[in-house]
Amino acid sequence: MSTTQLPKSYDPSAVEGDLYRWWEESGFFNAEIDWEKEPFVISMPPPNVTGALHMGHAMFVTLEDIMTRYHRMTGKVALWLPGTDHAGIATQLQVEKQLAKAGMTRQEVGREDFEEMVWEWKDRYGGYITKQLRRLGASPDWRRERFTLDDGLSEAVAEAFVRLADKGLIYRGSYLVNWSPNLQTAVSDLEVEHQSEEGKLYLFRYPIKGSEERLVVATTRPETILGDTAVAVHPDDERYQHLIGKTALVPMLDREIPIIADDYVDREFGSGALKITPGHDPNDYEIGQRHGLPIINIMNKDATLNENAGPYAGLRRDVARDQLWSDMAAAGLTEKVVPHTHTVPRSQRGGEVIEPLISTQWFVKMEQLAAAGLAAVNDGRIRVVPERFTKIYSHWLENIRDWTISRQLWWGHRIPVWYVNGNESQWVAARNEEEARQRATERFGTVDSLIQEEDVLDTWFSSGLWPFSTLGWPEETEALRYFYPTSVMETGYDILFFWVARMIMMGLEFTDDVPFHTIYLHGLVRAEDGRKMSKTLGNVIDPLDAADEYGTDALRYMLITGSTPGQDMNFSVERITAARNFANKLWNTARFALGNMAEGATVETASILDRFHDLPLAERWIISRLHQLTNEVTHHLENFNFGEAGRALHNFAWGEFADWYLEAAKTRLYGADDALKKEAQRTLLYVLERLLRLLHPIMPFITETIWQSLPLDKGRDTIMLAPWPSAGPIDEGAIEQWETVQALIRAIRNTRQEYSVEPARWIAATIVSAGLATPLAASRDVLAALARIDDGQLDIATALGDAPEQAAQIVVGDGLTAYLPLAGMVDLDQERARLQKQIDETDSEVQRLEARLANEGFVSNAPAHIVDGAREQLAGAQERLARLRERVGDLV
RNA sequence: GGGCGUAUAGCUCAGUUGGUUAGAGCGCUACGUUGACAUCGUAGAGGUCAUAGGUUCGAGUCCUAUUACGCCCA
Repeated sequence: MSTTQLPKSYDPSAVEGDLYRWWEESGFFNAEIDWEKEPFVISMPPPNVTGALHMGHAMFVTLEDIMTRYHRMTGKVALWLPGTDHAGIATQLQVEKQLAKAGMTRQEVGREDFEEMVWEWKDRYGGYITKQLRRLGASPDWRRERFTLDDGLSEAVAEAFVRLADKGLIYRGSYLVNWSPNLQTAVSDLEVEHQSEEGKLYLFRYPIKGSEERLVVATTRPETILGDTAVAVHPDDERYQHLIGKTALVPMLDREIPIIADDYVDREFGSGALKITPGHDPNDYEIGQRHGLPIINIMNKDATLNENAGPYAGLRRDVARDQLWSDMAAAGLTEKVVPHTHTVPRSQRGGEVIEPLISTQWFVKMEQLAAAGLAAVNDGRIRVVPERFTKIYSHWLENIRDWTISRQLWWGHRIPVWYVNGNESQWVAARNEEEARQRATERFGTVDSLIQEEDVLDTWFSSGLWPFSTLGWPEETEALRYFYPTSVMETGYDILFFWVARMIMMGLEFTDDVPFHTIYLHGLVRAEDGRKMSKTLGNVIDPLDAADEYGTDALRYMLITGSTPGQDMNFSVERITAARNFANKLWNTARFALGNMAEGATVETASILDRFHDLPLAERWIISRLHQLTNEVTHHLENFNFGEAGRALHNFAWGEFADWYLEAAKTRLYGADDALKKEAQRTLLYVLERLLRLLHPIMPFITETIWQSLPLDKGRDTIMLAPWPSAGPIDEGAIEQWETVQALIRAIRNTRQEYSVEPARWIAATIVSAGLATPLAASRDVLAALARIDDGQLDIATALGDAPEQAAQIVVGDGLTAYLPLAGMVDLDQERARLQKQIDETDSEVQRLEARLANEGFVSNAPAHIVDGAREQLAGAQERLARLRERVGDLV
């Protein structure tokens, strides 16, 4: 590609699609098992198969792709294993919604046909999300894509369930679970959110049997009075001692219930007496267990009241509440209603109020699994980044409760349990019906009927197996042996419990190994104002829109430099714009470099290092800085500091390479010296090519596009497979000298502005330095060009001959003084004031350093290099101060 | 009730084991159509690092307490 063909600004949309197709079709993403090489493996958190892409996906794609591309370039077999999740509730809801439009329910359709419909839905929309992931530049091995309901993964689920059941870790029980009346299913504790809400506290009078006394009780849910099986007071509460052991009468039902004592009761709250409804409140349930109270369920699964509610049967829970309360009021049993803030359990999905309801569900005993999961993190077999999440993880596992795994859905893995001979207490877990029959026969003798459980498993049960089920488990596949345990699990901290903890426990249980060595947790991407992005708020930004408008690379760069690991970040139009500008800057840097290469020539850059020590200052500086950058970026990527890596690359590419080296190189490229010109060309390409490689994991598209047009023998078809750069020689002295030159140039530019010298005007200058005269002389063309000094009027000397008259004076470090004879412009008073200001600044620096070095504690305690550094600084400042005073003294 | 996070320039955020002159982007001021880029360039202004103590030769960084905001768990 010749330079003239490169458009003036970078147009991502023109290249991204084709480039991606080429990458994928060429098999660059593929990970082939090679026992000679080390693997690097990430299991992609599987998005909902019919979901739509959101910023969270963009975040994980960016981070995981960076890691994958980086490790691939370092020569490892990098496997990023993609896939999708069947997402039981979410997907089923989508299809049900579709049905509802046609005025139908899934019950009308029937289970088999409904499942068929969901599969059709999945086939229609299933590929959509993975297409969107491609749009973000993701480089997973698509050949290995998995879906949680694939045959192999379904077998893994059955296998896992059966093994747990055989170990006695699965049980079926009737417990108070979180019931979602809308979804008509039980959900786990994690799927319930507890919100503080404004409500009411109802105080009413509990009649006492055989007494005119009334016991005042407070509740936030009056309708549950109908299910009360006790009233409790604190055992030490003197007010109620005489009532303990008496019998109370449930209002309107006149059912007799005991008055009990339990120290759970908070004497300060309400009246100090608590109604106990074990069938509809988790705390009451526990008290009920302690006291052997009966459990009365007054509610149907659709949250209407049932026959146990007597006259209120059939009413919705909120209607029953009002009805009951007004009836009680009429009976003189109500006291008052006061405003009250309390915690309301709501469904994480949909937001409806969750009903604690007694129902029969399947559970996994967690104690033993959790202990193993806890140990793996505590003993360091698994490292958590950022580390603070270790505590949160541990705390959750230490207080874990059994996991409700059954869901009253039709979309998912049907629980591999068969009931035998129509008796619900006789069941077997089995991998398939055949095995079920065999097991049933062994255990129960004659088997007349075998009916599989209707419920399906919680989606997280199958995703808990993800890191190994996707590699073929329970088969002992080669992929499993080679790629497992995986390297890094990268996901949002919001699913630490839902998913990460469960993968660890399942992994340890079934593979006897950790599923991954490192957990990297990223934060949430919030809206620009810091609020959560949500459909209801209408503040969702589609990552694809952002990618279309600013380019995928810009989006990726914005996402990783926006915050630190584990920290939430706000989406920022401002910053994504800045990232797009960065891409454009890089583009134009390349345009400049390519436009200045010899026509048709292939440039060999490797030789530049052979002559490294003979190169001019600017070249030695930029190459040294590139090598430092290489070390820095590598270090940051190894330590998961992606934002720091991105910033370092930006600062170098823009602030050093483009702003300074390119300007310096111009003097050589447009100059007459062919040798210098060639060196500049080689340096430009050498630095640019390596910079592109360093930047490639973060910004894959623009780096590949530019890289393809470099006139180099690059040895590879794609930058994706080019080796990760290793640092070369670093000339610390050159860096220091160049920084002095930069300081000088800046000071000259500054002075020009202070004296309002027209920007275009070429001025004269005398530069004096004992130590730097030689390297400065070697860089005189650069110096002249960048400070806009007329080459014919530039003197560089080791000592001052005749003091220039009418000159502005500049004093910088390393014994460097410059005189700008600005005839007719220099005002002595202004000049004196200028120098005096610098004298004051330098003087205070000297004093600060002297004070520090006078401190015995500092000199004896601080490390030698720090003390030496301070001494050097002091010497430099003192020297500068002396020269400044001399200069101001010379002003007549 | 327990735990965690955040508080740094006008705004949005970096700041890796403590090392003394705290950075970036945007915004702001002045200037600029130099043969890569106005999605740009040059120079500049702007911060008692939430508050109060403490440890240390030295604290944005470590410890304690307080305040404000946010999140998680119960």
